[in-house]
Amino acid sequence: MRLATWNVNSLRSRIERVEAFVQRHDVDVLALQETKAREEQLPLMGLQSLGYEVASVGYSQWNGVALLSRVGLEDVQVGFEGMPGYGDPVAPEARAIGAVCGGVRVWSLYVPNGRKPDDPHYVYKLDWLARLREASRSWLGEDTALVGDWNIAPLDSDVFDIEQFRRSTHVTPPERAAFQGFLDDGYAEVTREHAPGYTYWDYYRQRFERDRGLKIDFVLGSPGLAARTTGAFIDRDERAGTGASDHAPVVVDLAD
DNA sequence: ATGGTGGGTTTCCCA
Repeated sequence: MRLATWNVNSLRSRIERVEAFVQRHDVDVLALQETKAREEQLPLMGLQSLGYEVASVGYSQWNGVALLSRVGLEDVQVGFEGMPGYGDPVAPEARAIGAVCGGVRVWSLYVPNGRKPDDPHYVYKLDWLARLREASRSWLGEDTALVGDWNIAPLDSDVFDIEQFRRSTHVTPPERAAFQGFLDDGYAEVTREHAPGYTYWDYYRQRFERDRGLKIDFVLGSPGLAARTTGAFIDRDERAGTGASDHAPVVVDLAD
């Protein structure tokens, strides 16, 4: 089974790229983040005609998540136990959607950005991660994949210039501790060893052309899922050219 | 410290 995760930065503006991507790489399950659309806005007939079932949730113009699967899409859940997934009742947010696809429970996650370390959204980010961690402990016994845009760079080498991030989110000790917590519980990040390099590059200052990016998109697998991982890669080609998302897709192969 | 680009319900907000 081939599983991929991609922060598409608007599914409507990227639909042709998404359709080409799943065909080019023969993807079975694709987790999308920052779909930036409500379900009824999405033009997904093309994907459905390619054999994919679709589940999506989105409310605002800056988030939303989706799952595409051609190996079954069962027991769809929005949010996770203990955390509805709608963080702010004033500005509803959709940051987690999960389903059982081909026997694997896949969660497409869009971890809050946090904005600034002294911003309330930063506190919300840590709280959200703590609630996800609490819920995710009960999924360790199944083949579970927590995939998406974690908005955390676990290592200094995951940032093109760590000095520039001294006072920024994504690299603070509490965020890194939150990420490490999942590993302490028994999850394993399964892409890094196969797929070095960044997954996100800012649009401006030619960051991609100069390879000045961040590694913030990850696939965390339960022990059962991690044991099935045979390889992974980052599709940097998808970040190139006009009309690209600012994130590249991350692809993982799992043994049957 | 600032600004750069690209998405969205676009003359502002978000990443």
